[in-house]
Amino acid sequence: MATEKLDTQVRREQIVQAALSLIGTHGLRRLSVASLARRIGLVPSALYRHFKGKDDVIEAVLQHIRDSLQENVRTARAETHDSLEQLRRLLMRHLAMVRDNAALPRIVFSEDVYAGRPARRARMFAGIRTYLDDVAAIVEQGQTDGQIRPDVDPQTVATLFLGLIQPGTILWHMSDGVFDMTRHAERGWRLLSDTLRTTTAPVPPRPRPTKRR
Amino acid sequence: MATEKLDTQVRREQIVQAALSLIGTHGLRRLSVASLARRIGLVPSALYRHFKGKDDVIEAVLQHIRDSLQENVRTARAETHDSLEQLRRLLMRHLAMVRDNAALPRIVFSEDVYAGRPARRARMFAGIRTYLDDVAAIVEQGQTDGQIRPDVDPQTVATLFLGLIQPGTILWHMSDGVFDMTRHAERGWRLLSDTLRTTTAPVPPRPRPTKRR
DNA sequence: TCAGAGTGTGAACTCACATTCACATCGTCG
DNA sequence: CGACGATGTGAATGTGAGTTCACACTCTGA
Repeated sequence: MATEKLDTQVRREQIVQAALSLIGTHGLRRLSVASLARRIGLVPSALYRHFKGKDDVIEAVLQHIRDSLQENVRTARAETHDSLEQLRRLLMRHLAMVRDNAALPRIVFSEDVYAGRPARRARMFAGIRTYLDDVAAIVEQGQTDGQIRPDVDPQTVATLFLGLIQPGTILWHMSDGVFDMTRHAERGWRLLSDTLRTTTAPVPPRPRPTKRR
Repeated sequence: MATEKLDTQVRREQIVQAALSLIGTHGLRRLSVASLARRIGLVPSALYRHFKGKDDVIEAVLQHIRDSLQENVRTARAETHDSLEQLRRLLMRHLAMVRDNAALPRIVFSEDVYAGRPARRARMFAGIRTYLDDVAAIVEQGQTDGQIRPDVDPQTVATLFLGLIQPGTILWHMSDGVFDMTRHAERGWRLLSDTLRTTTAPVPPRPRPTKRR
């Protein structure tokens, strides 16, 4: 079988993508070296030309995820200077990312990935901390600008921000896509942003969320 | 090895508890029939006297979790008639449950548990929906009583309620217990309950959260 | 007392997988 | 052209784990 020979860099990317896709559809447990290799038209042993082993693949996947998170923050911050708008866009980006790749939360919160690998867990935790710190920084900026109430703890808001996303994505997963996580996030965001916004200051007459089901 | 013979009902409970404990410490992947049996002083094959197989054990564990969730709601609702107080107590109960048994979120959100078992996933999803519906019912009650703003969607609040819990527990896990999920939940709850409370009506002068880190 | 049901044991079986290794192919550089 | 490094192949190996089965022990009820 004369499979085309490709550069290791290309193969590594292919493999990471394949891993994400496979985990998204079948879960981590059924991610095998064989299925991975088959997906990109190789034989299992060929995979070892590009990765030390299955573990190494997972490591690369985790790195890819951390990079994506950072990338999202960068993009959202670049798009606008309005703090609340930055948060809203980050929220939507995050949702889109999860929607496009169902594997992400499954991997990050899998526990199997970290079992017996404290360093790996610590690295991922650090990645999430960084993400939360970035969100908190946006909140602080908003407080400096007078757009966000000064009496809320930015770190708390950052974790709540994650709370807008997580339950939604999980329900989305568990319902096989029936639960509308975007709608939930939008409603939650309206509530949260109304709470955060300074009632006195520079913002236009705030639109109150109306109840609709 | 003359191991004491115990009734199957007793053994089943022992096994479910052992599974929860083992998953809590080592993750799902390393939950083996062997480790399970060893934990309760049996030989692997003995387990098959009480369960059809490993899968059957997991099924029982999931049922146990669903029962616990319902139990929490019942207790919280019985303790007080104040809606917001019911929610706060439910929140604290939920946190305590997770703290006492780190396995719970790992199982519920594991994905491996559900891979290739849509019925099982659907059952768990239904359990969570019920929980959310219960929370929403408390919110509606609060709206009827005039304690909670009428313009918020109870279902949205219910999902946000979950959002108070989940990111915290995950950070708690990933940080090896360093992250203080209770403190986060308390702060988040202050923010959320302030938002929900009717500003006009029957509630005493509301305490505003102060910023401290 | 005896039979049978319930529970526990140890060995064997099977299977899925990750991993290794000797060999093949191909491109490139001296 | 010839050697070498990089990539791909197929077979073989080893291991962990779930499950099955024949047998042993114990208690209970007829």
